[in-house]
Amino acid sequence: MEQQALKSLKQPNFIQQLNEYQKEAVFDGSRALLVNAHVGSGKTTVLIAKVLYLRLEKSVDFRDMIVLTFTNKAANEIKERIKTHFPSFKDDAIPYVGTFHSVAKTLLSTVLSVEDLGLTKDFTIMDPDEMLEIANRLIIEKRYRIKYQNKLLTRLEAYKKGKMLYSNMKYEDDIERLWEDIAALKQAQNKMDFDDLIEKATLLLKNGEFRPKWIIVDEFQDCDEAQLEFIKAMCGAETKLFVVGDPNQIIYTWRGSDRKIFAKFKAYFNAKEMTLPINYRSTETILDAAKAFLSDSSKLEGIRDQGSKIKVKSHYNPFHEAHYLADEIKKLVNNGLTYNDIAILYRTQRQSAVLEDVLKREGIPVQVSVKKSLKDVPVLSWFVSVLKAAVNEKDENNMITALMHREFGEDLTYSEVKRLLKRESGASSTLFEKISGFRHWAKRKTPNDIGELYEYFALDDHLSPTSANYEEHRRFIVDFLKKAKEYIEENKLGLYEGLLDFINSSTLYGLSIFDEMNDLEDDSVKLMTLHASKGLEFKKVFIIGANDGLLPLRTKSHYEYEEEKRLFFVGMTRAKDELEISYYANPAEQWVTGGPSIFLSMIPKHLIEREEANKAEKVDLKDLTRTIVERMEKKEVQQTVAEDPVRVEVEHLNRGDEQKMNGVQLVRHSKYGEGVVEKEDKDTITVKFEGYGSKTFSKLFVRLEYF
DNA sequence: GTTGCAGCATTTTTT
DNA sequence: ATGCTGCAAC
Repeated sequence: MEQQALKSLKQPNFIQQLNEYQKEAVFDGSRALLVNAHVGSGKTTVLIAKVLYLRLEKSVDFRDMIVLTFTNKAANEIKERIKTHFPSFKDDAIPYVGTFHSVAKTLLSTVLSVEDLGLTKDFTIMDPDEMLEIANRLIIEKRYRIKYQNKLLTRLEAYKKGKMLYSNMKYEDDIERLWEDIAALKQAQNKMDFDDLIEKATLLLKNGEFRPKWIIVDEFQDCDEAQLEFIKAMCGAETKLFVVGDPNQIIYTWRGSDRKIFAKFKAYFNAKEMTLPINYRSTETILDAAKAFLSDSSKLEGIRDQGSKIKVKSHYNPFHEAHYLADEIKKLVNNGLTYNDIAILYRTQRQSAVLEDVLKREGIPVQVSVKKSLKDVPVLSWFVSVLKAAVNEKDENNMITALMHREFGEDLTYSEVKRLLKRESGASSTLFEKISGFRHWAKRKTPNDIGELYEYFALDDHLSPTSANYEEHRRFIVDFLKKAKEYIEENKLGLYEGLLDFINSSTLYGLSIFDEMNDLEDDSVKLMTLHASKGLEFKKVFIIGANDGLLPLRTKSHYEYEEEKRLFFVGMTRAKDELEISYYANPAEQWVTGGPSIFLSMIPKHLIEREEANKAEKVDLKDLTRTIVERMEKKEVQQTVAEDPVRVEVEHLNRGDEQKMNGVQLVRHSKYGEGVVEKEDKDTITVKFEGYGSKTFSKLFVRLEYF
């Protein structure tokens, strides 16, 4: 007993704070361990503890440890935690901690012989946008006939995976030839796409020498076949594996993650399986409700108090809901929560627009998580093309893009650039010369000279100092170069190698680099899709739009429906203290059913508290409208009139003001025809139609022609 | 070339 | 419901 106490005293901090299950996982030395980490059971904590334990207690060198994640965010979190224990570390000390793709990239550009594949170590990475650009150029050049061209990228991806999209097509198109051309072009231009990184690394690893002592994988449930092969290829006889994941949170099968990955892993490596059962995050009520969505919930245990009941609410439509949420958030913040404690989760991206608009106008700071990349800033998109072409002499595609660019490039035609590339006499371009000569120039420079790039490319000529956005554009480029410099220093590289590596990383990290360049609101309500919420937690969570056809989305198969359930499970379990779920009585989309989703009926009744507004379900539309209008009018007192979105909308609609002065306003409705306005207020308009009687519409959604 | 019809989706997205 | 697309018929 005493000895044990003594022993635990000697344990470092990161071990002491673990529970018994977690410790067992960390201390386990099996050849392969599969940790079945239930939701909120401290998965990342255990993974980081394992890494630190191996390094500090078992003296495993970081060069012998591969730590794989799926997102940059997770990778950075782990890197940061390691660095707090080793403050002198730069990124080059932990080269194999990263996403599957970035680790594969690192291996390919260092220890693996890409030369065997006919590429060189300074290959560049091609993102899907570039692939699409190349595909479109090929289609024009080779006069390919491609059906469903606006689904081209999806089709190419499907084709690559051997699954033919639209396989019911009567006549085949040129998709196969197009794909072969793209592959040839990648080879010729010394490029790899995201999938190539994993596949080619796998191929070379199999025959190579590189065998780490440990492979550690986070979020293993998101693993696809190719990534499992990558892991297998790295394994030597001495290699040990530690993977953590939760099969209840598989929400990416549509993107290729494999439902059977746990079983495959167990079978192949003869792995030992362990469970982390204790959820620290959510109240008992929330957990009990969430359990209704699991096929096997027997091992999931909570340790928290009962907590408050789950609120279920009905709203007339998303607009009214947004106003309700604004009120509710204000109340929550008055009662001591911060904006950061609150998240609103939804099924589809498009649901964010109304919320963002209304909440912002109500003065609530929000952060909408939408995928933004460098491509969304035209000047950076162009500049990245310039740099890509500059660091990769074979990169004709980005050379074309850079030179042809209307605003920032030289506005050349395709054939003009082609002539330049063939070095035909008569063709000349300053930017072409600068890009072509970059390698030579950069070899003589150091990372400190990175600012000189601006002068080297004569960027002022391209950004035109007289243009209105000159300052903004310049700022973007200067910031981008600053980021590049930081990256190069962090990785202790020379200017050319560093820039190449930075460009490749920014292709893989696009988003996070962009995020860092934008000042994000510190304290804000988070708006995101259910998918994006995975791994996060909030004190109060609103899940909105729980209507059949939206949540769950209309599914085609049993598997898809099961995934919708898991997605809902993920959403519910983001909540620590309070969960509120709402649905629409009048959803805008035709294929969405009004009224509560089947998911709401799956939650045990005693865990639910239905709000008053729910009564409106059975009340007729006019009554419902009236209650909403009353509520809105009450609120109007607090609002600044000029900023009221409804007011703006009304002003926009009231083009027939003059007639209204005379007391009669005629309108035309697409379905009911001509009618007379009987009553009109802030939100609604009542019109009497010939043959249909009076109809009341929400002004936001009805289209009326005034005359 | 134009037109009409049948069949289909309508969504999630890291790297 | 609506819009897109391929495809056949004209």
